[in-house]
Amino acid sequence: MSADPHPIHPRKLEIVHAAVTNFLEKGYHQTGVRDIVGQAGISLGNLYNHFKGKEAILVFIAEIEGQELSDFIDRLSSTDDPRATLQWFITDYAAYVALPENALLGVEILTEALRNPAIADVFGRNRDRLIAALAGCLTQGGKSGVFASQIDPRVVACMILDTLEGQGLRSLSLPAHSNLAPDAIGSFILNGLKP
Amino acid sequence: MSADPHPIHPRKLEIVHAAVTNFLEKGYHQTGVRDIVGQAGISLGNLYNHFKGKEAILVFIAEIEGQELSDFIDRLSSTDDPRATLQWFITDYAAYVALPENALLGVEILTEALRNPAIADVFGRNRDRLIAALAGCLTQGGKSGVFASQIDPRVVACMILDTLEGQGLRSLSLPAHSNLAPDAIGSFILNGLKP
Amino acid sequence: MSADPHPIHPRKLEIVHAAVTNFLEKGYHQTGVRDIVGQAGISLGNLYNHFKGKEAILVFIAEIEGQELSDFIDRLSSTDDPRATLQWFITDYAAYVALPENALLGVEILTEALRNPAIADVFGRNRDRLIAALAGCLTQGGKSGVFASQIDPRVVACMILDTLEGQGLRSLSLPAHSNLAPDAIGSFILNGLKP
Amino acid sequence: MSADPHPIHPRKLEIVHAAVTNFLEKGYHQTGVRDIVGQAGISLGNLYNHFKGKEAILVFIAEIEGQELSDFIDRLSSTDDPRATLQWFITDYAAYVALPENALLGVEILTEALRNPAIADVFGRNRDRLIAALAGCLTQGGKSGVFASQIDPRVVACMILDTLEGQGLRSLSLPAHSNLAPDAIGSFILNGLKP
DNA sequence: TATGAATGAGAGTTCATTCAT
DNA sequence: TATGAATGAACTCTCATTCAT
Repeated sequence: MSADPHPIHPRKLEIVHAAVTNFLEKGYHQTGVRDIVGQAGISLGNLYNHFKGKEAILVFIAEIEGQELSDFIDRLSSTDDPRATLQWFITDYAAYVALPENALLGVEILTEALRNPAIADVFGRNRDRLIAALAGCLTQGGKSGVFASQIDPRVVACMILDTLEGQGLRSLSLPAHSNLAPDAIGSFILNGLKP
Repeated sequence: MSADPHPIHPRKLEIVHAAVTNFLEKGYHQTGVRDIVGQAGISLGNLYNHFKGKEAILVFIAEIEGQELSDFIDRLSSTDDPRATLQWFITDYAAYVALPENALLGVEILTEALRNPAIADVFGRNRDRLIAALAGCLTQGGKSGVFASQIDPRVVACMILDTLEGQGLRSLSLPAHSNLAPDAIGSFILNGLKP
Repeated sequence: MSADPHPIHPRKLEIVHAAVTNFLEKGYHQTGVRDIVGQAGISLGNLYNHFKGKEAILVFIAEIEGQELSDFIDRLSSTDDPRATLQWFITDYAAYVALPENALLGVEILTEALRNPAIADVFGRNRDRLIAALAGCLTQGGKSGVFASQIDPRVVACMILDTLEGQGLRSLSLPAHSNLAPDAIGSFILNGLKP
Repeated sequence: MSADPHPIHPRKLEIVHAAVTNFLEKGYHQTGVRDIVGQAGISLGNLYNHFKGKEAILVFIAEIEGQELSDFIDRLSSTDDPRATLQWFITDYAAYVALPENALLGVEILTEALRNPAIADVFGRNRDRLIAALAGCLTQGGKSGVFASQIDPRVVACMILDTLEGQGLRSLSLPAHSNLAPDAIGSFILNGLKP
């Protein structure tokens, strides 16, 4: 563990924070760089001392999101009780993606990734890591007979993530319904995985 | 069945078609009205004879999407075999939302609905109708003992839609995985619904 | 002679006039599009209805300059008295390139042509036409024994143009000297061409 | 000959070299100070420890160009064979101004001099010195009967310089033609100067 | 001497919309 | 219905320069 040779300038984080606030409120394309620097309390030109451009800010945010996933990935990867780990993951990841800020930012990044290769790169890498970790947990559970093992674990992992993330997305437009049954999803999925 | 008192001007459909093409390729905000009229082969000003503005085109498209849902809704509503109907719905609706054009347009409309009340209105109405129809099918199946009935049917309906639509969305970035197991989703969901 | 199928919008000429005025006063790169539209009395956006961009205006101006050369080229091409024609050309072309507006615009276009292919294209074409016409006149004079004919006429044509245009350029910085001897150049060149 | 009391900081020359490289490639106005410091390998702020600003660099370059002219001026001024000296000057100065780096830098300085008094100052002084020296040589040749003497020597000097420099300029856009007849210019001019 | 963050005016261009024809 | 010129605010980004360290 050596000292970071490239410490992040505090101003850079202020810019990111201001950008996130604006992206959440107005969306990426509806946010102007002037909105960001105005909120960050810096001059327009100074933004370009810290980021190559507006797009680079979103890439940076996507990378930060990727780091937040690492907590989930780490725990999925090192388990000796796949069923309990999956239950925990469903509960906590559902809560994570249902946080409006995460859901909103996520969909901004996802839609931008659809046409912007720079964003797609980061976004795709993050997703692949999470899918692989979750599939690993399912495989482990399949081998030990806890889960049904006839289906490709990666496909199941995708479905689980789709369900959780889809629910997070939906919570943006129908906030009332989402918290009705926070654990319904878990029991539903675990039921579907019964051997 | 009477004749439509407000026949749609063919030019209007040409505009919509041009708009859809552009929205799919570049996204709603990245598409300019000049792109649309250019592709439609009409003049800039003439667009405003058919639509109040750019937003109105997206609203119109969202309404068309809603009509396409009616086929699904109708069949979900009038069934005497909930299990077979659900199986059909999962297969066909999964295929529908996995068509790139539907998935892409859907996410464009969804993200716009997040901040644009006019779009949110149409989008929310469409979704509510589908959820209600699917929940009705589940309720019917619950009463006749085909499905587990302990969970709120609306919540289950949401989860099913989330899973299917989430998979459609994912197919945009990972097209390879999506068609690996088209029926895996169905068996997974039906398994989860076992009483 | 058919009617022009693409009549030039009067506004386009107003823009060009405003642009020329500004380019003369401040130079091409020192002139902003806002300067141009301000002087032309039109809105900023409207400029882009008539020109693709700032560069296109300079290309258009270069093309107009090319048309003005046609008068010289025509007369050089159709002569039966090469000596008198050359004398006329020297006098009149020297006067033409010594007009500050022509000299200034010319150097703006020339320097821009050095690095801008779009400008270089038009500029190079114009120059080639003039060189060819002048060389043709010299060739004709060489055949009839009026001029020395041992040197490549194109090289001589270049030298003559260099001298005249160089003098025009110089008149910009040293206006006092240029009109001292307007005919000195002519006699100098004709002397040099003696067989 | 005493030691220079103000030795030039080596960093200053590095900056000038980087600036020249950029001015040649992109032109003065198209070159940013960031381009210069980047190429020079120094920091942005440090440039201002050596030069008052961007303009001061161009002034400095113009002054260096002036020093290079001194070789020509010295030899023109101290001759006892005006014809041979003129012949040498035409050959060598033509070669000097035809070097792309000299021609390009020269036109950059000239065009900037048209509107920038600080540059015009240095540029005009240099030119005046060269004109005076060349005119002196012509006067001397006129008195001794080697050259025609009826024309103002300064005007002839200007014409000669125009021709040579104009040819240098032209060589930038038509490099093929220029080296066809390197001595044609000399014989042409000397022919024109015959008494 | 050296650094690079900070400034804010200004760059060229695009935007959705209006309106006279 | 159809046209495209006209509008001006908004867009992202670059500019030469200053200044605290």
